[in-house]
Amino acid sequence: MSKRMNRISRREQIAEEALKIAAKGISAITMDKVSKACGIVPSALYRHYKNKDEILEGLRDLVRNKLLDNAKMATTEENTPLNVLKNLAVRHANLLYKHPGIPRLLFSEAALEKNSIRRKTMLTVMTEYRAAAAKIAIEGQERGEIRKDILPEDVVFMLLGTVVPPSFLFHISNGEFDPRDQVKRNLVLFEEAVKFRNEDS
Amino acid sequence: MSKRMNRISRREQIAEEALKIAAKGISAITMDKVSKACGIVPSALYRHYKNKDEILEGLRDLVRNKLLDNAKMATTEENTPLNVLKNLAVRHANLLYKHPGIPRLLFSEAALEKNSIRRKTMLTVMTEYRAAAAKIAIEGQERGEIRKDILPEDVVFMLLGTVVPPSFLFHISNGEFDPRDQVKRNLVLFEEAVKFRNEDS
DNA sequence: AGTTAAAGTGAATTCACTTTCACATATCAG
DNA sequence: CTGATATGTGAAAGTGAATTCACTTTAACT
Repeated sequence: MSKRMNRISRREQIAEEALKIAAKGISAITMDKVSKACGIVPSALYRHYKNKDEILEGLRDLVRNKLLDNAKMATTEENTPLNVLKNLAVRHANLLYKHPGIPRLLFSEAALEKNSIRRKTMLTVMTEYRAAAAKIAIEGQERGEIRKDILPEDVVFMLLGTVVPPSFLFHISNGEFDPRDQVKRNLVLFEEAVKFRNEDS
Repeated sequence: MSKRMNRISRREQIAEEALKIAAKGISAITMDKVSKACGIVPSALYRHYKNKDEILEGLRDLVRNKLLDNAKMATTEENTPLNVLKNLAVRHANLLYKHPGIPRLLFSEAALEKNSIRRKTMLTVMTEYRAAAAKIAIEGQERGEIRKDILPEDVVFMLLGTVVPPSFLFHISNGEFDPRDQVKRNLVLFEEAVKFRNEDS
């Protein structure tokens, strides 16, 4: 173990370890636990972040990047808008499955309440995400793949509706309920509901 | 102010105040704040609950009762299964809107992680809730009101899908986004998706 | 009026964290 | 090699919150 970690920067490592710990609740993220996970001593964290608040900000940035990376992967991987949307949902579910800390962070008081700056940033992330998905929905409508008599935002909400409740159950069941199958089944209904049919205007 | 509160018991009052405070995050629930909200001193809380953990249990019971009351109201208020389900969703959204502390509690580490007993109770509440809704869905299928080619559980997940994402956005927007209209619009799509049509088997 | 139990008070204690600081060591540049 | 900079260490101080306890007040009942 070299003291200069360069595979990924220690700064990044700290955020990653914090995300892992977040699976057990945001309040489980203590300087002690994070430092131990990184193999250093608590006070050493202050060489990389000004204070705990900034670590939580790093965590939030990490999550945002994971969400955005996900969206990019989905768009490059599929060719039709409807498939992109479905792929996005599946990826989203997998992400939440892999990182149970994410919903904890989203709902966490610690990350949201203290100052409104951070709360707004979080909201911005979600808003951007929804806007990006809406854009894909619009494209689907233009291509005649998706019904034109629904608002694109409603399509997005319905898409989220396929992912969020199973993921939610996954969380409160503490991993016993596997959300991924349910999401796939929900997506069948989603596709059926938003796909363009001749009867529609 | 009489010292013997008898409108509702002090015990109940404590849980209610805790629920209000939970809107600002579960970790905002401190003995100090709860006691002040009740007009008493922190140590006085120990006359009614053994410790803070038990207050959180009281909070959980309060939420469970509110959820179950809700379900009962929905069933008595409507006559057809599909309408019961839609009513349930609307009520659910209103409940989450009125008590922002509820989702906080559901996702909270404090209430979930410490001992598995409480976590399991929470899960039980949700499971019962889903089972009750599934029963209604089955009845709808038997009456020919709801498609028979979908699993009742999938109908329930879709119903939850109409409620949860808008409520989620309501939370992270800290009240700026009003979820109730969106839920109603989602329910239109929900009805369309699960309603029995002649084409179905 | 007096006894009793329930409910409330304020101070003291404890505990788990966060944060600071003086000192040590590793890595890199010239 | 040498100094400079980044990183790590351990102890100590500071902080907020839960909990305990001895004491007081209130309400209820006889």
